[in-house]
Amino acid sequence: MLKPADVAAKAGVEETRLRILKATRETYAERGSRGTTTRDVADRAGVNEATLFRHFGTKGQLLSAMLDHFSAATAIPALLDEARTAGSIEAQLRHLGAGAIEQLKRKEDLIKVSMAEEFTNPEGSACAWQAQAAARSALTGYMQEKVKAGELRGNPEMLARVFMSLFFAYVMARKLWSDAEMPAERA
Amino acid sequence: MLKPADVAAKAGVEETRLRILKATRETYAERGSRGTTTRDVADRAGVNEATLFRHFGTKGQLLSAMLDHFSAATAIPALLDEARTAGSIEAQLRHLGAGAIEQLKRKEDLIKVSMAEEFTNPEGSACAWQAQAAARSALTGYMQEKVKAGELRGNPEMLARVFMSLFFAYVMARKLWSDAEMPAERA
DNA sequence: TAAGCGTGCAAGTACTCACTTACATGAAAA
DNA sequence: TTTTCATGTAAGTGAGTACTTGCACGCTTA
Repeated sequence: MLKPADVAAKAGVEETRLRILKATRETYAERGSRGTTTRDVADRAGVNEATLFRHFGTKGQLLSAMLDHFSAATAIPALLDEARTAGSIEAQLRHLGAGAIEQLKRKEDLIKVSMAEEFTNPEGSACAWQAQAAARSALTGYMQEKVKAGELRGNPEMLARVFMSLFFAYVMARKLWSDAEMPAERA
Repeated sequence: MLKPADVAAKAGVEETRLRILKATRETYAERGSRGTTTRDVADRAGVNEATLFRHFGTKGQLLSAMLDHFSAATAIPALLDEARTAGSIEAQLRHLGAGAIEQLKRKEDLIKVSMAEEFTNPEGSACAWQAQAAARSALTGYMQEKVKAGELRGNPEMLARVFMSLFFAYVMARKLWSDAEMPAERA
């Protein structure tokens, strides 16, 4: 009564779990953590509120689980390797930019809200930034190479920051000011 | 019993009103709109909760009044005039940057939270962005001059956006990544 | 002195929300 | 069949919160 049972059952179990996580993400993206009610999430997931608590214990744990689940590691390092083979430094940066935007878009909703939460309640949102930090350190390494090779100049750390800020601002700005620039300047 | 009475009384009245607005700003900056409780604000203002409602009616109106009160018009146009007399184009931009940071810092708390609120509940925070929009249109005008004069090149609107994004990101980043760059690059 | 007014104080109302409990159902495993 | 287990249902608890009410105090002004 141990393994085979669980395996078969787990298919359904895992599916409801995922439905709940997805519903949590959507609600959270729309309303933030304080605005997210367990009732809303449960309804949206087509699941009873009790079930939600059976799975995740508390609202806080639910949010953590959700952030954990959807903030899987970025593919920035891979993207960097890819870029390194892309020819001229300008082409490399352009490729990098396009890839970064691609990735940011996929997590746009979470990133925005996590940022918002950062200010109003710096509790659990920290984990959402680990990926970001990892990406920056990888990017700093890349910049360092380029500076050493004489292809760029300046402080590598600073270059990485400015570069990320630009694309970050780009994604943010799209919602804020309905912006529409393509990253073709400053390389 | 109309005018002289009010004038004298209003001194005290206006002062409690300001205390409440200030307390609202502080609480709002720390906790966001959903996290701000009228009880907290009242306590922080050293005022009874009932008094708060007598003054502002509802929590929503309190927040609006607060945003209104503290989002007074930016001094960007004046700053632009000042900059125009500042010599070289680089010196002008530098002056502009310093001034902009000065102003952003003064409203940093409100800007951050308003931005956060923008995503989770786009209700009243709109007014906080009017100042921002006005600043950008003034800046676009300035850029247009410079492009016509051949001192800069590119799309003026885009230049204005990028310029603002840079400083905006700078202020945001300070809190997010405890950044510390001075705007000395890219002019 | 008397009136008006801004405020404090204390209790209360109505509602929302996180979280619980006890029980029923239905499907798969033993 | 019998057991197990994930889930549904329904009701409820306790805390927090927006907002109200009624009364008393004290200050300013007439």
